[in-house]
Amino acid sequence: MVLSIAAVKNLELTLEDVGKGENMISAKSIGRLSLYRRLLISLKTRGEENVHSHKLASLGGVSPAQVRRDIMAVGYSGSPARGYSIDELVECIGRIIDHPEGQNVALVGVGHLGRAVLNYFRGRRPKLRVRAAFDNDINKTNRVLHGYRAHPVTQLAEIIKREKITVGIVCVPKEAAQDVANNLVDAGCRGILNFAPIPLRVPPGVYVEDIDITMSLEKVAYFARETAKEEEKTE
Amino acid sequence: MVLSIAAVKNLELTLEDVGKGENMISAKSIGRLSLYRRLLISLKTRGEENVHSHKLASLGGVSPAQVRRDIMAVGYSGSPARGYSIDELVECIGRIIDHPEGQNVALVGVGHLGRAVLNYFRGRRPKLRVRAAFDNDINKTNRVLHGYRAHPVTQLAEIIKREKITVGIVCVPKEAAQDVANNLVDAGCRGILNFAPIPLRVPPGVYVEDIDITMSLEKVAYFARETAKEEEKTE
DNA sequence: TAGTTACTGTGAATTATGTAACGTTGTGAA
DNA sequence: TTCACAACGTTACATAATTCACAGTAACTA
Repeated sequence: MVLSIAAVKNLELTLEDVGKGENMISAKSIGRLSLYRRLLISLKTRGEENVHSHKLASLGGVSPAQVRRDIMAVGYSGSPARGYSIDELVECIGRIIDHPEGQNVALVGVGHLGRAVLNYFRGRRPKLRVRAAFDNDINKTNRVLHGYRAHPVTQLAEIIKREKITVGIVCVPKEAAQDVANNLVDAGCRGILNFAPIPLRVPPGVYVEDIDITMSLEKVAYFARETAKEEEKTE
Repeated sequence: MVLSIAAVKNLELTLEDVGKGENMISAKSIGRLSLYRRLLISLKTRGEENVHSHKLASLGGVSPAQVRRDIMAVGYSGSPARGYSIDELVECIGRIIDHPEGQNVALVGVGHLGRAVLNYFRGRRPKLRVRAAFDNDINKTNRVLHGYRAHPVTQLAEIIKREKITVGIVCVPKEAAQDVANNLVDAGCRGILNFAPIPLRVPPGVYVEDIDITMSLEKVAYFARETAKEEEKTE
């Protein structure tokens, strides 16, 4: 009897865990954790050892309660007196958002945007290694750009498979974006960061994050006006 | 009697409208409306005249219900039989997210990223005019880049005021970002699109949209792994 | 003209997300 | 040693966002 109850309980737990995907952390939390880590590293270089939730919150532009909740999600606990140990927290966040052996990344489209992105990752983020860059412009390929050699896109599938690349960055014009995405997915990519201003169609199991600059600027323009209006009213 | 009821009704409406900021549309909706408009224009060039919510939804990667809701927010109504008139819908969306006289935009930091952003806006979006570009690198200033002349940042305040610029794009390294933001706000900008990987501190009434490439890539890497895990389980 | 169909518009239900509140805990001071 | 305090961890609550579901409607058919 007791055993059977225990069995049922176990089953329930298992179902919950598997069905809902472990204790899956939301995309928003993952984004904030990435932000916290950067802030923490920056604090560390300034000689800080510990940090409180409200300090991290103010640096990150979020509420202290949210910081505590996000940190709860990674399973780390601070001390009420000293707050969080920066080293330990960075370590814990890394254990969640980094792959232990690191992940390999490919970038397609070495125009201005592609080069800017390559610059962003020079040296930083040791767990995310840009292993290949591609372009279809003969003038840009087989040259070394920003420390990375650019290959012709015809070699994309081959190199992605050989280098075990699982993440792709799409910096090509919108006309070419869907084709590139298809090739990336076929070759084995499971995540795509898309800068092209069209939504990509990908099979289930592939995660796409869109960075839509036009959309963002229109949003800014809209709220630049709207919040200005609000201000006027309250004056 | 009848008059007084009417008066009360009017008062209520006014209170509701002013107090909650018109019928303020959420940032997410504004973003999607901007997306819809682009999709609609693209459909139009392919000769389409009308479109249904499910078509727009599938192109935009959202649900049909959400499309209808967003469109409801702009106050446009389609026909059950023909769907939405593309021309009319584009017109209505524009009436919400565009300023009638257009808005002027400044871009600070003419590195690879800045040039990529300038390219994005070559010719498009007639209501968002890039009127000035700035850089602190002597080699880049007083030259014409991508059709825009780059000024030294020392002239930022003066030009922003003269050109009545209300939106700024920050494409400078993170060390300089907060300074640039301060200058933009002081000179009159009410909205900032920030590519620097740190949160900007701005006074209330200024809207900031962050585009954090590092964060986005870490998110993609995380979910590339997690969704892959999920797939394995269900196999 | 009546019936059928497929879509819209929208209130209600549901789900995500963020905030507030509060008991708990470790530290330093008296 | 005990008290007061400040910040954490967690739960309960509130708000925002999304989906559901269905009434209403315009066209098309016969």
